[in-house]
Amino acid sequence: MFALIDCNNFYASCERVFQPNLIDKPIVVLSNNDGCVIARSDEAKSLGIPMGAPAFKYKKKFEDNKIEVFSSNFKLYGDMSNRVMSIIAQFTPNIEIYSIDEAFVKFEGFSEDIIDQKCREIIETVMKWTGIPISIGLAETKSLAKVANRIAKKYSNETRSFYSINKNSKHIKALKNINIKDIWGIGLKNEKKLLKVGVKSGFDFIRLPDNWVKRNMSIIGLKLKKELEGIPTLDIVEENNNKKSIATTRSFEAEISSLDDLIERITTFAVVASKKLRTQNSECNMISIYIRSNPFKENNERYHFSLTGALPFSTNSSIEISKFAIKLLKKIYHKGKSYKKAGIILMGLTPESIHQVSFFEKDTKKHKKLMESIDNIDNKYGLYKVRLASQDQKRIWKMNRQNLSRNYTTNIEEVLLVS
DNA sequence: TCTGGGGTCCTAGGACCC
DNA sequence: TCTGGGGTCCTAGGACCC
Repeated sequence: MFALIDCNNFYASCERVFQPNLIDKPIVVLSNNDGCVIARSDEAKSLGIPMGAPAFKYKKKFEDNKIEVFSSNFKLYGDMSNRVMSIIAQFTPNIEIYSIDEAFVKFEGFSEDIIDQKCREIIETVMKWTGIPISIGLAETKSLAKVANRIAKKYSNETRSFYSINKNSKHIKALKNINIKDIWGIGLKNEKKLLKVGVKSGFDFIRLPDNWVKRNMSIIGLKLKKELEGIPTLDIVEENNNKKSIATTRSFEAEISSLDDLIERITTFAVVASKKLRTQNSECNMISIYIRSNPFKENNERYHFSLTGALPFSTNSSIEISKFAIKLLKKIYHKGKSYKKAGIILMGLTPESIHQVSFFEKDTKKHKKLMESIDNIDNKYGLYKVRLASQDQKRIWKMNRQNLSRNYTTNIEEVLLVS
């Protein structure tokens, strides 16, 4: 059996742990830059605050309803996540951490009663040790466990936020009651495609012929169909800390149209991304960059220019990476247009330890030493004290975070005082 | 004035190879 | 008159997830 363990309203719950006076009160957590809503407590949901709501449009509603607003505090959420995951891992080693607030667990060789009991114990222990409420869905496949989790959440109360799809009748009922768009792996495009052929529920979906699904939704769609039928096609994915791509992307405070300004931003993004690369001891051999217009401006021409290029050799030097990124940028830059967001994505990541030497490679040993020194200075005196000349010397970027909570669990200066 | 950011996987088509 | 068949690798773009 597979279990999907999911923290309820995770970011909002993290804030609540340290401000228990907010229990039963509406809470929202905003994205970076206080842009839009990315987490809501149940109370905020029932006041009609949608996911992704732009904060500036809902300001009045927040005030009128006394909704507590938080800027995102990812340091806190990341630390709380680690705590929750390590508790779950004490119950079973067969765990896949799927996202910051979700984990799949596979139970093998246990009777159903034992599994049920373990799930309940996990819920209790996580609550007791961290204060985070979680829900568990249990079923024979990962996709069905996702469905079961939705049901658990929908009908949860203090003692019961657990649901098991363990009988054929429950299986059919669950699929009949779930909208096609709420199924894991069905996004906007697939929903439209499916509605066109009259598929509204999960049950309608599994009655489609396999070859139609394969043709229209690729192998991913077909695997999903099998999963929903109860035939496992997805297994627990072993933990791999090394990423396959590393991105640094940001919206600008105001639109930018000059090439020089874009060069400054892309250089800064490249420096930040290269540092992430060095932190995981990798190098990259491909770089992709993009610049795009503001999609929210009405009647605005929409454009998104991007370009990917292979580096002549693998590197994690901020200097090489930013130089190459600027080369790409110059090729996609269109004069006279304005841009609201840009990003750099490093790809083709390989371990630093097995560096493949290239015939055309320049001597990068100097860079290696230089980067080491820069990283050491950063560690000692704070981030980005030493910069490339093409970066803005005054700032990395501004982030608006008006309602940031404390780092209760990661900074000794900010722990709660109890009197 | 104001609308995150960071990932994964798959496919089609082009450019090669023998 | 008449021009095969089977591959690989790379890139751009699409779709999805949290």
